[in-house]
Amino acid sequence: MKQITKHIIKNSLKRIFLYRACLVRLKMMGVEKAFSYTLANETGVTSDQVRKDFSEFSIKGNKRGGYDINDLLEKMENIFHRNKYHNIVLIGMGNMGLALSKYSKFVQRNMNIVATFDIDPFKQKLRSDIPVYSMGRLKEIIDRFSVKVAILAVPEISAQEVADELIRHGIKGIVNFAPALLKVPPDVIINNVNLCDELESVIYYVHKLMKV
Amino acid sequence: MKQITKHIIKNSLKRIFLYRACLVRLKMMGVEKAFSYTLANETGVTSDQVRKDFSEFSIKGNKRGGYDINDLLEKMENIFHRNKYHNIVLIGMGNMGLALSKYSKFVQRNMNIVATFDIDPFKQKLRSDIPVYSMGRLKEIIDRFSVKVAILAVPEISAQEVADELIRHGIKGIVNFAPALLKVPPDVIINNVNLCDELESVIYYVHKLMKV
DNA sequence: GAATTGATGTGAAACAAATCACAAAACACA
DNA sequence: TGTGTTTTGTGATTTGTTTCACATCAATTC
Repeated sequence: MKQITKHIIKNSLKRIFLYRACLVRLKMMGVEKAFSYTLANETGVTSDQVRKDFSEFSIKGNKRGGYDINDLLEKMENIFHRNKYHNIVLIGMGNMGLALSKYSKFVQRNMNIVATFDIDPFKQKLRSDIPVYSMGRLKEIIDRFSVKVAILAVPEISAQEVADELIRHGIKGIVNFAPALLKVPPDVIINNVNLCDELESVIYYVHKLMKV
Repeated sequence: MKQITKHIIKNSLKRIFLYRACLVRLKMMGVEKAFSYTLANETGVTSDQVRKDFSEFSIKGNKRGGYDINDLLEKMENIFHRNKYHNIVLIGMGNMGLALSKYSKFVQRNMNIVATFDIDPFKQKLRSDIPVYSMGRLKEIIDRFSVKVAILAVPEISAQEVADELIRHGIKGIVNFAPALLKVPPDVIINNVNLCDELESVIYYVHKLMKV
């Protein structure tokens, strides 16, 4: 039933996001067409890989003509549901939560943090442009804004408890910043972001590279 | 020479970090021995995988006796250089940089942000317990504290420029929070953390799961 | 102290991901 | 219209990762 589901995000999906960012840049520069090797050069992969990745997501270009950037971006917006707004809740207004609540890139990509939550009543007024509610109002807000995805930035100790509550109220995906492995039903997507591990990984590879 | 090097952190390394976190928890609970399936259950993988991962990093246990937790943690500390202190610099004291500078888990793991930097002179006093310097003092600090790893939390537009400067002063590893692909020499480790992509990935998988 | 049990460690097998190689399509131009 | 060129899209191959299967060892029991 409840289990540790490490829904590892596929590398091909991450690469697709890179391609898109690159296409957006090219478009801003007035470019209209891109080839697989254009994207490959810009993102540090091979052109084969670009095409294979597109193939995986059924994205098609024009033989010889490459890819029409506008067309491609539109297809991607559909595939990644970017044409709709996505309402997000953020739980935990500590340092990290506060920073995330102010992170403007989310809004630029149609992902709106509609409300934040914290158990500390002091933080409930003070900290942000986005309303900060007590946990008691979680269900009400999730229902009102049809929220399906949450950002979890609470301390490790309460992460599981809060995740359970979120899932009980209908949340189906969580980006988890707490260094805890959440036990969740198999139909809930978890994406763990562990900042210590990210930093420590770099330290490890730096040492390794310096030794050789 | 300079190129986009996406040093993707290996999944096996990430799992090793999970095992270690799990071992630390077990130790705190007074447990002294662990088996491959203990770690497997706690981290949501198979016991085969635990053993294979250990094998990759030449970590050995005792046949039949499983793993002595103290012994195992000590071995890991050596492998991951946790017995030493690691001095880190953080560039960019915006929302995210500020939050990272206050993130106490880094210190708990012997990773010390010795100084932070920002171009904005206003931020140079105000924001943190850790000193905030102007970019001009970067080289001095890097040299004084033998810093090899940096956290980059500057806006996308200046990410490449700052990265170049860091590398010029001897930085060998960067955790990059800017949504930009950095072009660096092949002996520099880059770990990109893209918060938008992390969130968007979850949205994608949630939609996919709800459709099926 | 031999037999049994329970765990590790690692080659072999199965699976997944990336690269290669080339047929098919579209355009250019004679 | 036909020939040459360029680029896509995708089977085939290679490479990498995970799972399987079992030999090996250490502890326990008879």
